[in-house]
Amino acid sequence: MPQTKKSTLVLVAERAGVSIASVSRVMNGLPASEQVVERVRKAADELGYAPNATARSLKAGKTEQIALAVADVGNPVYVGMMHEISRVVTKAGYRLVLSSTGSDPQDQIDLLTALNRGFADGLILSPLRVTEQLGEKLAGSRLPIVIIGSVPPGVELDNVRADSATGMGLAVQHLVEQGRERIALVNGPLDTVPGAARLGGYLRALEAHGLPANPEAQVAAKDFTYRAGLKAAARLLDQCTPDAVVCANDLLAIAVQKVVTSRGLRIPDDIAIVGMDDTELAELAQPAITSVDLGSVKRAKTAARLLLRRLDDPQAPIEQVVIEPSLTVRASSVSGARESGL
Amino acid sequence: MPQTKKSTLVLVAERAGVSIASVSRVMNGLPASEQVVERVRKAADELGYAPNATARSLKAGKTEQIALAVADVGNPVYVGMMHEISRVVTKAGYRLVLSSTGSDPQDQIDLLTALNRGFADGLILSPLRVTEQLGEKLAGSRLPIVIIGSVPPGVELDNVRADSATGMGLAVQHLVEQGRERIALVNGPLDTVPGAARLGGYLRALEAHGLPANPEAQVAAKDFTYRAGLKAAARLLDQCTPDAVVCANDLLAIAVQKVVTSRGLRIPDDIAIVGMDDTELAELAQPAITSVDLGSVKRAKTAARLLLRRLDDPQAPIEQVVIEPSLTVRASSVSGARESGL
DNA sequence: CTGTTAGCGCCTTCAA
DNA sequence: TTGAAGGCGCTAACAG
Repeated sequence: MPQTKKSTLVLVAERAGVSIASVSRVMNGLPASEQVVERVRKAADELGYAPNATARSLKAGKTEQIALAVADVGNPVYVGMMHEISRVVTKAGYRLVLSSTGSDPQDQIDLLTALNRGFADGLILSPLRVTEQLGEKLAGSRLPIVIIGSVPPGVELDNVRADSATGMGLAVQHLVEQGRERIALVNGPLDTVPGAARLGGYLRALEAHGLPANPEAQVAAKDFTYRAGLKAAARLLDQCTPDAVVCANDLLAIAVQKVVTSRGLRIPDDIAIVGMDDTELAELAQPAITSVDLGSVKRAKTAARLLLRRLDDPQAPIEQVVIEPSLTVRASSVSGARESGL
Repeated sequence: MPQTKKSTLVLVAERAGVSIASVSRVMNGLPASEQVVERVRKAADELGYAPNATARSLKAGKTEQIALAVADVGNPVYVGMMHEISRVVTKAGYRLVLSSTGSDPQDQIDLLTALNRGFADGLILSPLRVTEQLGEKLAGSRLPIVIIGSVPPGVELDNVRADSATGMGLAVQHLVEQGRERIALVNGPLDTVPGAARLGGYLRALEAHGLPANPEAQVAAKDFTYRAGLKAAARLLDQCTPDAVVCANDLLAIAVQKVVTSRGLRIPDDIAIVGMDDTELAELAQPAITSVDLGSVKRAKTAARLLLRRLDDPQAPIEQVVIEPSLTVRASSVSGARESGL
């Protein structure tokens, strides 16, 4: 077994009786004579030598690390995105540093200052709320940043976002086609970017289909979690009697489903439900939930690629990508679908 | 707005008209005269100076990073653990590096070699399968490692593990108390540590309660995922007629629930279901699923603390912690519970 | 092909 | 209090 103490170029060089430069060359596969290669290999092996990553980073001016910060861990959609980003950047030889930011915007500011210390070569950021101060900090960053979601006005950064307003449109249209007329909305907080977008899309879609927008049919959960969804759903059902509910994400949809069922109403016969994000949760649910696929995995992959590209070529033109939504229909919104195997 | 170019100690020193040592001192809050502090502050501000993390690491001999590697991302239980670990290590001033390892043991070997390059100060590892080669590598690591799960025989490392055999016992006992007699098992792969432990616990528990161990009532899914669970559940119900099913985790439990329901059987009346891990999924399910809490969050927190402690004091005695399981009873296993609000 | 050397950016004795 | 200088471990340019 290799030595368990730490070892450096110098130690290996001494043991092999060559210069440190030779060791470096051998370790990096640069040309060297048979003899030297042999002896260095042996010495390195015996010492269990592994080149120090930090020293290399300092020399090279890059860390081979990419930072990822999402506001809402715990939401399954982010887990999937994280997974995908991890896959892509790892394949490109980068490590992924998870920077936990809560919903507090200050966390993100701190993160950006830390980033400027160069602990990573770039950042993928998915902010829930966008403040002016955040915008400034983003603009002033020296390192490449890719935003998942909307960029603050005036900030020129690569970004990928979902078109959740159009997604809402798909959901509403589908429900209208199913003959629903009193379509309610269970949204997340309105002061978040996604929350605002979903509300806008919902109102626009109702209007497009000539349906009235009943304020009592619109509730906003305190956040995008299951628990908050339970309360919001209860409130909704207390104040109106919809025949369909669209939800800002799948967690909220499951919460609505639970409350609806517990009140003795049937899904989809009495109330149809549509979620958003099309996570595994929608499929697991009983009955399975129709959901708007906002292309989370695709967004994640695109974001990772945009960042890799910019790291490769800092001068590349800014790209702003919008991923189109699509609808995955399941049993929760189609009468008779359960029997037909959906 | 601060300059957007990169800046170093030297640049700040020049601009402030002092030596780099003085700048360093001011940045680190060491004693300096009013004047110097003032001028350095100003210069640093104007340049948007932030001390380079890599250089600091090289000098200090530590990265302030902790690596985390779990085999089975996508399983909600790991998401929760990751979240908790992130919380604890962040509070202690460390960044979390996510090292994706698939189920391939070679990935973990590679990870350990990378770790010896010192990209992080320590590692938290949760392996699904434990090979001999992994054991050797673990033993030969120069950096502190905490294992979540069982350590290979002969390897002396800090570790935290769940007692899933006892957990199985709780599940079986609960079902027996509910009057169930034909208790089936939907397990994960038997060549994984958790899979083997769960099977052992199951068999032991049956015996303890004087129940026969019917081989046809035991199936092993190909992995611990929902999809694999669907197949396993179908197989199980094809070959026997249990009145209860214990599952190796909540994903499998939900799969079983789905298949059971789709075959027109009622939960819990015809078949009771118990899951494991007690994730949010168990609560979301319809009906909610009774689940064995294996203390995942507690394990995560403990693992993080053990690693922090060892980083703080490398000489500390090895600690091996076992977290006791407990049972969270929900509607899926108690007849009449749905009406009483469980 | 090989060795010597100059940094990468920072912290930290050691003198002044 | 302040500055000069060495070195953390490595790579790359330059001699030999």
